[in-house]
Amino acid sequence: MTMSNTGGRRKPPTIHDVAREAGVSRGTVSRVLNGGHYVSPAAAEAVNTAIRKTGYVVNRHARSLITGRSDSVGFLLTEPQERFFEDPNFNVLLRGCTQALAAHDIPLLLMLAGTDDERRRITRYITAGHVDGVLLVSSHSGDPVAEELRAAGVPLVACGKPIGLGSKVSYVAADDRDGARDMVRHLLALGRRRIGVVTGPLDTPGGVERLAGYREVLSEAGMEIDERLIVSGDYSRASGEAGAERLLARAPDVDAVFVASDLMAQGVLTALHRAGRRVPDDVAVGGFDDSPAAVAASPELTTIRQPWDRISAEMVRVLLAQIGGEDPAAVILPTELVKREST
Amino acid sequence: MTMSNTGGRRKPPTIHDVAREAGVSRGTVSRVLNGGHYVSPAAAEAVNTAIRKTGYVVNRHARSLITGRSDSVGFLLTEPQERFFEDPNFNVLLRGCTQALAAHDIPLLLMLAGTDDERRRITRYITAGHVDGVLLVSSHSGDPVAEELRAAGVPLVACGKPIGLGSKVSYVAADDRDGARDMVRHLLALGRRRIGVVTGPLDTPGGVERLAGYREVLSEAGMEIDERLIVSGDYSRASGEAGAERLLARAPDVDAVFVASDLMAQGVLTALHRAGRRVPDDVAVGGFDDSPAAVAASPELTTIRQPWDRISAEMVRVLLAQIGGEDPAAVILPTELVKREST
DNA sequence: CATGCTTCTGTGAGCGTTCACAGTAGAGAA
DNA sequence: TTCTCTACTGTGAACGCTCACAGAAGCATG
Repeated sequence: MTMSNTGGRRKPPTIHDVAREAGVSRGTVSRVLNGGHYVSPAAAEAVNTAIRKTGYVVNRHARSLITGRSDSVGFLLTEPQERFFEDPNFNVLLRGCTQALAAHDIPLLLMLAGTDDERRRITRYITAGHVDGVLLVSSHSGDPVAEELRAAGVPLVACGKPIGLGSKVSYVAADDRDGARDMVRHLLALGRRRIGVVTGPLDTPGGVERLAGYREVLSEAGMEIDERLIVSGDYSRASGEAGAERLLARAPDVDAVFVASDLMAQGVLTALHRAGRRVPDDVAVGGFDDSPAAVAASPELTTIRQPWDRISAEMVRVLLAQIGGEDPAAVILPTELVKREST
Repeated sequence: MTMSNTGGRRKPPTIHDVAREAGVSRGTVSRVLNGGHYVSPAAAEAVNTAIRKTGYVVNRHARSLITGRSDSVGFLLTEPQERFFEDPNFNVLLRGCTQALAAHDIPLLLMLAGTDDERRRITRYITAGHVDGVLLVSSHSGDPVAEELRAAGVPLVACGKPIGLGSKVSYVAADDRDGARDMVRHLLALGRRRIGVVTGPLDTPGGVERLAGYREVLSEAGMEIDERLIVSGDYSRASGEAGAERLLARAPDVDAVFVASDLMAQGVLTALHRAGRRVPDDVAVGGFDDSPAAVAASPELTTIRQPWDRISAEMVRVLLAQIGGEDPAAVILPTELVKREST
């Protein structure tokens, strides 16, 4: 009966088959496929029914060969991969980008640049024009891949403000500084006056900005900044724990801690618990990221949510615009304070 | 100075440029590119230096146009996406597949079939031959996308035993039954005799197999199976909690619980704690998956680790073999018992 | 009636590669 | 020498599409 369903794949219909079926020329079919300008309604109709009837799908390879576009974009992760792949926000980002691109019928190629070998291969792949643009996840300062892509003129949109790439590269980021400001203001509003901070790594824009927000709000409140209340971490849980211990040793009267990531905040909670401080009664704790760690913690963490769904949508929007010839752009999106038990 | 670095992308060199540079014909360059058979060492050498000198990278579109292959594969997720995207094992799988493919210079296209619209688009994209094969993640029984792809003769490898797809589709899975057997044997070895089980959904192979392993071991030990000790869940944390409560009500003398997922096991721990049972003193608890939930739990969960890194590698291996013309194959990989505090 | 303009349509060329085929050169055998 | 065989090389055609161009048809304007 249905021989078509058994065994190998059949040769798909070409634009030629559609043209014959519709009684028009290749050119007309092509025009219908690409926007339908300069096509009579009758011809367009005939072509569309022929497309449905034959089950025609454009051969992207043939199209790309002549247009020079690939109609696909790469999602490049040059971050040490373990860290980001375990971050649920990364999942949201990846999923969001894939879906936003799918709406434009653009496939997403996942590229992981872990080893130097992979880095080389991917760079060559991209610069050879096999993708039209790249969505970049990399907080690596002075990332050689990113630099090379930028130099080659590949449309590029980074997630988060990239370091050392000049102003020529687009990026989409959450407003770290403003998020930090919100949190510190929140702690002040609760009546806390000895507010400590466990920063992120200060060689990343995120780390710097979040600390800057902390300083700004305290200054604006007319408070003098006590450098003993500032300790730095590296976003890891362990560094949060160590940071809190240093903080307690240096300033035992601390009554609130703004922690630059939820994971570190978990460590801070552990250290505070061990030191016999009650949260939030003795010390209020604010995190950053609104990761699952925030709700898994006890008490559940008050934190700053980054709009990851909007970030992915904006990254795709900016990238497509740039592929379309527009200039690089920076987009900063607002964060949101999520109040829970820890403050 | 370096005009090449400013502005747009330059036109990349073609096989023609390489041929001219090397003083040979297109055909010879092509032969070097594809295995180098029937090429004199001198010519091969000349071509290779010309490739390096010109920075030539093959134009995959042109190649695909004539070979009919795309030299790319799709990673298709038809699962309700939230669930899998939050599963860290999914990350390991996705990363593993990407890297295994990268070793063969094959890009991975991420495809998420959430809505019906996406489903249609993706099906058409794949059956049109835009990917050579598909890595499928779907526990959805009777998945229409998978069925359509199978019918169209698209090489397909599923992660986990697929339901209702006949025997014609390859899959790679962990040995659920054997994993369950290991865990129950472990509980028996600890001297437990009233071993309950919270199963996974029994319309999935995983759920069925894990329960089967439980039954087998108890039967082999000459014990009679008490159906009151068997309650079913749906892998969610909440269902674990509810399951444990039912178990305690029906068989208060239970001294161990084998739970078919770590997430459910967390729920079980919560319920046991609330009921005043100590773990593992009063009741030993064994999970399944070795997800981060296992170490996040207190006490840390004894669990069954699925070899996700090997699963991804095998999926890619089987898919490439199938693309190469081999018959579909099923691969079952062994699991590993990870002992922690809960038993 | 010619002229121009707009809207529409068909045609040939070409994108960069692989593949089949025809050919060349050199070695060894008759 | 001549033939055959092997190892290698070059060439034209094709893959399926888009693009530029030429031309046709319709309509208003001079």
